[in-house]
Amino acid sequence: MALGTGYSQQNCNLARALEVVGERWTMLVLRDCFYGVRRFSDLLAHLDISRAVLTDRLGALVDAGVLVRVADGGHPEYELTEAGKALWPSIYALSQWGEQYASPGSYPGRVFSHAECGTQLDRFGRCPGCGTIPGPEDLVVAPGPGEAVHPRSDAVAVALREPRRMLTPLRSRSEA
Amino acid sequence: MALGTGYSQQNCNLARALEVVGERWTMLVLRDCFYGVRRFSDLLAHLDISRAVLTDRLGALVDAGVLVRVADGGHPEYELTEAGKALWPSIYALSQWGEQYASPGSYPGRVFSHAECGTQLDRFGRCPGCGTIPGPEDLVVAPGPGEAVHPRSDAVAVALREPRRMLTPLRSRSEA
DNA sequence: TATTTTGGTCTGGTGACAAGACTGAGTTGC
DNA sequence: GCAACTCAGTCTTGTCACCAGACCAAAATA
Repeated sequence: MALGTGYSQQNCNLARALEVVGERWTMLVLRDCFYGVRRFSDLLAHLDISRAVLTDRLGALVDAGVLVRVADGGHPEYELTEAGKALWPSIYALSQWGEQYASPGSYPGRVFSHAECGTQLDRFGRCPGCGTIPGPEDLVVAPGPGEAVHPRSDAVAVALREPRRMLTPLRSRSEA
Repeated sequence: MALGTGYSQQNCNLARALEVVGERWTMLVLRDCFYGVRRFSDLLAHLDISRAVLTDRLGALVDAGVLVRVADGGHPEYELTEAGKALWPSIYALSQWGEQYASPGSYPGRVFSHAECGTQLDRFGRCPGCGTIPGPEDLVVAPGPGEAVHPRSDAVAVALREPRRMLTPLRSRSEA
């Protein structure tokens, strides 16, 4: 997507956003980052993505300033930057659309709640309790009624079987 | 994107949404539909997209129930369905992110206002006046302060040089 | 120190995309 | 009513991205 012949000549914010996050897999990588995934191998196992493509996407996201690669000595970790966290509304909106218009049973696979008050978000990402639109750091993801038909066994899928505060690392550097 | 080897096995709403709208150009086609573009040739001229790809995208969107192809006798037109209109929050969110984090001058290229009260939307799509989140049919698009540096001369670009109620056809069937 | 895990790179085959020629139906001018 | 033109595609060819899987070096573990 990111090539010169792309839609960059379009003087359009949407086109520029898509240059960064519009490629295949990119959004799913970012979604996992919001869930707390930070390691190459965890993304690889959870997404069933090719190594080369994952390498490429992570590199592009780092170049774009959406992720930072942290590697002081040990294995590198990828963390969302402010710009990355600002993508949450886009991911949430797409996810909600997918649930409403592109899902078979249309039972939510995951639900998001405002951590402070425990209220479940509406489809616009608003907390009906507070009336605010909480950022991803204030949310809890939990499995919904339409949970996985074919449960996966990778580390990420397992961790997501119970409610989790978003953006908390799946494994912390210390225990890794 | 829509192939069997895609990410459909992911029991994930985001993945399913991306199966429909995640391909290159798809989002930009839809954005133009929100602006009132309905004709193949207008999309072609405004997006600088290959004919074959545009044909493919429109077909896929029709198959997915996001657009309908209306062609009683005359040239066909493509209109957003309810499912299509429901994609507006996703497009708006991406567009806002692009403006804030992926744009050079970061002056908004276009601004969106609530038609009823004329108030400009915030970055979450809320009307600060009413406190509501208006649907696309209640919005007006207007050129913003960071307008095109290299103005385009195709019909769509010209029409968008002045404020327009969203979803109103660029050219009506009668005058076409 | 030996073994395994992790985070990549490299290669070959396949599918998607860009650019442009071509075509047949719909529309317009006369 | 006919010719010219527009419109909405299809088809072809070359290039590029993606996938699967082999391979490899550094880090972690036993």
